[in-house]
Amino acid sequence: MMSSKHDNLSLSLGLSFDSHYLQLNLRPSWNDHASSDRTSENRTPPSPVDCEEEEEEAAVSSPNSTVSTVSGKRSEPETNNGEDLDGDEEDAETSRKKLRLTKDQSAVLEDSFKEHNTLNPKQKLALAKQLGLRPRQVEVWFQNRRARTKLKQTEVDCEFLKRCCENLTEENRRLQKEVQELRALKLSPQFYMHMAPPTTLTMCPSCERVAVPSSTSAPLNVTRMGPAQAQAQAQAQAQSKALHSRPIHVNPWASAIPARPFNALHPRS
DNA sequence: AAGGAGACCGCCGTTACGTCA
DNA sequence: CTTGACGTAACGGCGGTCTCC
Repeated sequence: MMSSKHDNLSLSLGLSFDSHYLQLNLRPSWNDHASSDRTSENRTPPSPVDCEEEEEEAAVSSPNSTVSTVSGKRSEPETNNGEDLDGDEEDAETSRKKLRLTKDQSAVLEDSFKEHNTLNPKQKLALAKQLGLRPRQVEVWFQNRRARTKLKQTEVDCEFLKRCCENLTEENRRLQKEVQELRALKLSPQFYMHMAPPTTLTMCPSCERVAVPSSTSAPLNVTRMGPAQAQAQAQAQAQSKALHSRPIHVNPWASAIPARPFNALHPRS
């Protein structure tokens, strides 16, 4: 089926991070493309095509018809729209003459593209007839338009990935710092002596940080420890609480990166 | 049912042309 | 007037899909 190809187009590089990504589609910014109305003011609209009839008939007969030449790819001399070439007959014979679409033609094509970025043969023919172009020209325009969209999307994706990379780098820096803090905490004798055994550590379900069970161990320990020890414990708890209350950075890669066991105390072991 | 042939279509990379600074 | 940059229409090639035989 062809629909799979269409999907690939619109979601090229679509890594499905989250909903934000999907909002980066380009449609709005595309219409103000500079060249679209750059030079077309003085252009005369092209005349209807002389040789159009054959192609239309062949194509209309059946999309699957073996006689169809609608895709008439290549090697048809571009002799239509010759009126705006102002009498370059000899050139028109040999070289391919490139048509510049008028402002109106571009607008209609653009509108049509907004509705669907591919055309079935019927739509193609209708559009061609409406614009006074050959179906092949409409087809080529849509191909090029899809290519431009994809290119633009790739640029946006690139920018997005760049920002992701920057965010991850920053996150990594932050986590490294956190590791250092935890290491320092671990090496502190008071903290080490009164730290709960690892088996009692609980994982915060929301942020997946290791939580110090304050409600259970703190009251007991406070009664047994001296003032200095209690102060160290309180400090440790405050630090842990500070870590917990730290704003969580939403990581757009979270869904894309497979969860791996992470030992904060031995990140490089 | 399997598979080869032909038609069709979309994408990619490129070329050639039109326009502007 | 010339020239280089840029945008884009048009092309050739290729691969995928579908239909027919």
